[in-house]
Amino acid sequence: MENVRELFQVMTRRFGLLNKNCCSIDGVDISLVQSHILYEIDKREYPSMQQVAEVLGMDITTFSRQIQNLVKKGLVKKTPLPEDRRVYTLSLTNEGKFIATTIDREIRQYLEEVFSHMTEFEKETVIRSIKLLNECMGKSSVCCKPLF
Amino acid sequence: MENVRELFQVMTRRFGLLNKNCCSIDGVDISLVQSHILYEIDKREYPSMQQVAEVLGMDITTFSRQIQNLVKKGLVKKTPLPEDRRVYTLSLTNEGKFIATTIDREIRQYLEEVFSHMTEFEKETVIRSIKLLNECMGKSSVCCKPLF
DNA sequence: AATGATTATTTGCAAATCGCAAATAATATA
DNA sequence: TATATTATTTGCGATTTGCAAATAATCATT
Repeated sequence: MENVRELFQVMTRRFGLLNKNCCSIDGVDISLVQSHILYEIDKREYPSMQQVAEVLGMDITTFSRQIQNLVKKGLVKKTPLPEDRRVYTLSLTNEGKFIATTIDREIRQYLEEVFSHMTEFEKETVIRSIKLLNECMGKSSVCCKPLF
Repeated sequence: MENVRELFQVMTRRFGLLNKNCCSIDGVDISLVQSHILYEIDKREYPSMQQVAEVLGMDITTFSRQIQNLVKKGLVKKTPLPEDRRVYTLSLTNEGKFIATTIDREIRQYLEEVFSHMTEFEKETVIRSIKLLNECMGKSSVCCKPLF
């Protein structure tokens, strides 16, 4: 049987490097964590600080400061929630959306290229496998549950 | 069709969190990068600094300092290579091996638990899928090749 | 063998990141 | 109204990062 952990380690490290390399867009440089933050904000509808920080497994204080940086860069907007003014709601500015979209396109292109080395059947099998894996990871009681 | 990038993002983030949570063993705390370094040294036969740094996509100077920390902690040994004394050869001490092994066991246990939510057939399909994916990522010309 | 070019690793340094503890500000509860 | 709880921010010190430059060993050329 395969060394499963090794397979995971290589795969996730490769994907991590890809993300890292995709962080320089049009003269705007953002860090890897900032890229993840933009991604999560883009994906959700006006999430709160806590929500995003938790999904990313980041300490809320570190997250708070990263958001401050992204606001300074003009990529993220913070809006107080009217019905509970303790919470701030996050959204992307147009520039932030542009950056997030560009990163997304690059990563998808890479994945397409990777899949181009497979048959259509293999590709579908792989994608279904990852989906199943995510579902089962979500069911696991051991670790890292919040994420989705 | 599924949002493939999203699937990858969730999966790799979960696995990343798992690694992060596995870094405290028996009173010895190591950081996530340090855990990756131990893993790679353990996997190889007396690799050089450069080799490991490159595989991990780390700046060599950052890597050098991390190795110094691990040596101070008594987890890693640096030996100059007799035939070329510029290069240092890395290996784990007994304590380092113990830490690496313990981390490995924990991660494997988690993965086993995840797979326990699948049929044997699904499990094998998923593992074969990840293997295929790694092979195709290795073939890709776009990004992140060195890794393996 | 002497010189300069190349290679592996380390240090100086300044910036970025991190996370705990404490502060602030708003809401919920009694 | 007083108190507890919750979301976010700030103080602070420790750690991590990566570029440029230093060091140290080997290689290439003469």
